[in-house]
Amino acid sequence: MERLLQSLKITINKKIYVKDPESSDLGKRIIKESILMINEMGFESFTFKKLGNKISSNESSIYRYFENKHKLLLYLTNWYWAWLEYQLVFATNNVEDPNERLLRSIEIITRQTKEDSSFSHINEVLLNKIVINEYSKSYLTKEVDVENKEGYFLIYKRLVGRLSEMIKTVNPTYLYPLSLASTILESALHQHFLKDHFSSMTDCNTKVTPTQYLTNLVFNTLNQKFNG
Amino acid sequence: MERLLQSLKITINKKIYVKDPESSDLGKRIIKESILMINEMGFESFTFKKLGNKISSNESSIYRYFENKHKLLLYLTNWYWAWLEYQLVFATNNVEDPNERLLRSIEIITRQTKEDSSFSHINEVLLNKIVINEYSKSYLTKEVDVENKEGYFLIYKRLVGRLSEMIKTVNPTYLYPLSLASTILESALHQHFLKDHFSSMTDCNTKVTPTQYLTNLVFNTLNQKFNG
DNA sequence: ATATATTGATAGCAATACTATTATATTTGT
DNA sequence: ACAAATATAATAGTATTGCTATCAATATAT
Repeated sequence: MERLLQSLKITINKKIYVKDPESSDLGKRIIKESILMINEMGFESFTFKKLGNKISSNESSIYRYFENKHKLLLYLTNWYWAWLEYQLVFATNNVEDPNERLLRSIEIITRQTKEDSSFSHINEVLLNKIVINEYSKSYLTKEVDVENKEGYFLIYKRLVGRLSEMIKTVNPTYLYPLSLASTILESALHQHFLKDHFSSMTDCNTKVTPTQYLTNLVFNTLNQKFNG
Repeated sequence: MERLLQSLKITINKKIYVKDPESSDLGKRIIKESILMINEMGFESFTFKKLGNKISSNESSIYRYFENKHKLLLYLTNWYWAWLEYQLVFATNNVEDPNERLLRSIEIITRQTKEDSSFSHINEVLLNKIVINEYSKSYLTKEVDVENKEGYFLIYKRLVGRLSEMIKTVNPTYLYPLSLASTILESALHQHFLKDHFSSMTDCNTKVTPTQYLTNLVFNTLNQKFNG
């Protein structure tokens, strides 16, 4: 799995960047350090000037890679969803049983990333945290429809599509496969956030995981015979 | 219902504002016009300077009511959740059957606000849209833990609490009442957003409502015999 | 060795997010 | 009715943000 990801290059929509950050050392430093900084100070406080100082480069050089920090966030989150999609595809490959396929997919989508593959400059553990804390901000904007047309959310939509297909296979009569799929992805992030900041609004904690909650939710909804 | 709300003053945590906007004409204009402006231009583009121009007042005068636009957003969203809580409490009052109580609550939480009560300076239809588009931004910040301690999210948490109690009454053995309650609230907003901007990720549209989807989800999860 | 591309340094500009000061209304208490 | 208190408006100013433009320095490719 790790080896496969190592040789696979995750490809991001070219319109998101001005210059491919994978194409140079500076580009990779931008990605690597921006993940650390956004994670540490939050997206609002993060600026290209601060990033420039951190990587001993210049603000203007960063602008040669990304138009603005919003595009950088889109790049990072797209990378994350692509990375997750690979894991989902590999983990469900050759698994015939529809229930088992869906179960494994939910597991992958809802678990907290705990290990950095450390093959690339990208720290997946921190990136997962960034997605939990910042992903909504990438689409809750006035520009969402334009950016959607540009294809900036394609990977995420493909993930929802895959998941909804699995849901349909498990229960072809279920009326809301797309909504349920988008709810799984959204709730996974949300429950992790609640666990960390609003413990009174969730049953998830150190012992109960979002995976358990959502697995139970999905299979009870799709199949009344399930007792997971 | 409307008459009741008219005479009831929705009370917001005093720490959120510097001076109570309900206490003056200028304050009410700030609230009224900020709702129109945030709805029109989005929270990111909205500034106190622009608001000052719109209401023919001065930037510095607005700062006497709110420390910054983040606090103003907290004020507006708190008002919305308090308003929704009232509706939920009244609509479920004297309803004995637990299933019926939960059903009515889900209806109120998940429906799109369609009528402005026009009793106050607050346009609830637009405020509902603001909550859909901007609410997450009020807590997805680095300051969330401090602000939570200050009680800025109390009303929302109380709503989740009420809902989870109803869930428990319907099915006392269900393991995730808090998570399910928070999912209902979060997903209601999310599905409305998807309906408007990402139709490929939801089954909700002009004919199918988030209410139907979530009612089905909740009752299937809680009670295998339900066929709503 | 020279052309080309990349990066760094500096400057500058308009907008944002405030704070401070002072002037002018408006309210209210007597 | 008038003074005192309070609220609002106008103006100015500051640090930071979010860029763009220019030019010099440094790699790299041929």
